[in-house]
Amino acid sequence: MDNVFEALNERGFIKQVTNAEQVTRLLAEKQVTYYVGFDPTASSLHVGSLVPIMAMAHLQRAGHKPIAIIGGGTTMIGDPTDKTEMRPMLSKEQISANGKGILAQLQRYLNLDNTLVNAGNSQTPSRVGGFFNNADWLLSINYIEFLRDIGKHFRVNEMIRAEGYKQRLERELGLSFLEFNYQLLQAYDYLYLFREYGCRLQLGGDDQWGNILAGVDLVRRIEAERVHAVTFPLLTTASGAKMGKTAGGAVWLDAERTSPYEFYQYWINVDDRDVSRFLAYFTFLPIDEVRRLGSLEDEAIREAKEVLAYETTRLAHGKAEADKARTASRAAFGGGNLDEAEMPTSVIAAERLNAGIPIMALFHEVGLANSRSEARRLVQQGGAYINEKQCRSIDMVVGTDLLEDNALLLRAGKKRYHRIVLKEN
RNA sequence: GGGGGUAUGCUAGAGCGGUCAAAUAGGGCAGACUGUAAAUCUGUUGGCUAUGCCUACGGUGGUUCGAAUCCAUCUGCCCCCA
Repeated sequence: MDNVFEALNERGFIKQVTNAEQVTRLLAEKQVTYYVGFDPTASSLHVGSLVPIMAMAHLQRAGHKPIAIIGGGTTMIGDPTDKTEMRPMLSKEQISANGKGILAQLQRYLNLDNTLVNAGNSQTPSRVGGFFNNADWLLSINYIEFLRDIGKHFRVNEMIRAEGYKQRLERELGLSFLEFNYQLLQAYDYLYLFREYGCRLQLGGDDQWGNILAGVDLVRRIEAERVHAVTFPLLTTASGAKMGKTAGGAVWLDAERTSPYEFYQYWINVDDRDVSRFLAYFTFLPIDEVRRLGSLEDEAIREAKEVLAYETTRLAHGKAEADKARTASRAAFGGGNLDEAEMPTSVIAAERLNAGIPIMALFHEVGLANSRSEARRLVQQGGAYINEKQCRSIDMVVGTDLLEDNALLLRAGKKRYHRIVLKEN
C-alpha cells in the first residue's frame, strides 16, 4: 500500500496526530478500519464537510475501510465545543431521514454499504465501508451500567482541563451536566466501533481533538489496545470567513439545495489565496499538478480556479453536470452565448405578460430579489437587466414587446440570471 | 431558595419620554475599478398599493397627549450567595 498518511499530510489534511510514526506504520501494514462522525442536523452535507470526506476517500482508495457515523444519539445532547449554535432537538425519524440524505451524498465519494459489513473483523479484504447512526447503540444504554463501566474511567479533573470545557467553565455561559457528558458518549462510540468492527483510527475536525482522545484513552483503559486519532485543520477562507458560506447560505452538496451550476460558481469565485489549498483538499489531482496550478498568478490563476471548480463539481454531481456547469459558466462570463438550459427558469402565462408586469414584481417573483422593496433598490441602483439591457425605471412595465425568442432574460447584478419563458394556452 | 443584572434590526452594539425604522461597526446587496479574485471608493440595507402608510426594540398589561426609553408582571439568559 502507498503511504497514505504521508499523502494526506502533504495535502494539508493533518493537524494533530496521536503518534505520526505509529499511524504511518499502521496504515502501511494492513487494512485499517477508520471512522468519522457527521452531524445529522440537516438532510444534506455542505462543502464544510468535504475535508473529512476527501480524507476518508483518500484512505479508502489506499485500501482502508471507512465507517461513517451520524451522531443521532450524541446530537440529542449537543456538543459543548460548538457553543455558537443551539442545536435543535430532532426526532428519531428526522434524524434517520437526514441520515439517508447524507449517506447518498457520501456514496458519491466513498464506497459505503448501508448495512454493515463484515461485522467484527477487519481482516476481510472488503473495502466497502459502513454507515451507522450512533443512536442505535447509545439510546439503549443503561445509566447505572454506563456510569459503572465507562464513567469510572473518566477523571473530572482531566475533563475540565480540556480546552472546550475549560472555556465554557471560565466564561459566563456555564456548562450543563448534560453537555458535560458529551465527551463520554463520543468516547463510547469509539470503544463500540473498536469492539464491533476493529476500528483503530478516528478522524475529525481539530475542535474534536479532545473528544477523540477521550475515546482513544477509553479503549486503552478498557481493552488495553492502542488506537489512534487524527484531526484536520479547521478550514477558513483567506478572508477569515467560515468555509462554504455565501450570501445565500451554505453551499450544499445536495443538487436540490445548491444547483451544480451554483456549486461550480462557488469554487470559481474563491479567493485567489485559497486556490492551491483547496485544490489539494478537494480534488484528487496528483500533488505535482496541484502545485503547478497553485503557483499560477494573476489572471492565469483563473485556469486553476476552473480546474478546481470542474473537479469539485464532478466529484459532487458527476461528469455530465460538471460539463454543463463549465459550459454555462464559460458562456455567461466568457462573452459567448448563454446556455439557456443551465439557467434557473420559470414559466409564466402568456396573458399575464400581455397585461404587463411591473418590473419590481417580476424580479421579486422569480427570486432575484427577496422583496419588492429590494427589487426597487436593485432597479434604482442600476443592477437590473432585461435581455442584457439595464433598466433603471421603477415604473417600467414588462410586456410582450420585450420578448426575444419568446423569452425574457433577467439579470440582477453581475452574476445572477433568471430566464422566463412564456406559456401559451 | 435569596440578591443583582440583562433582553434592541442578519450579527455585534449605541440609544436624553417626543425630531427613532432606531447611532456605529461588521456582514449583505448594487455601482465604479478589475481577472467571475482581492483591495479600494460610492450608494444602499424592515415591509408596502410609497413624498404616505403598516409592522418592529423578549411577552403581557399599565402610566402618559406621546414609550425602545417610565411602572408592574411573566419568560429567557447571566452573575453573586446557599
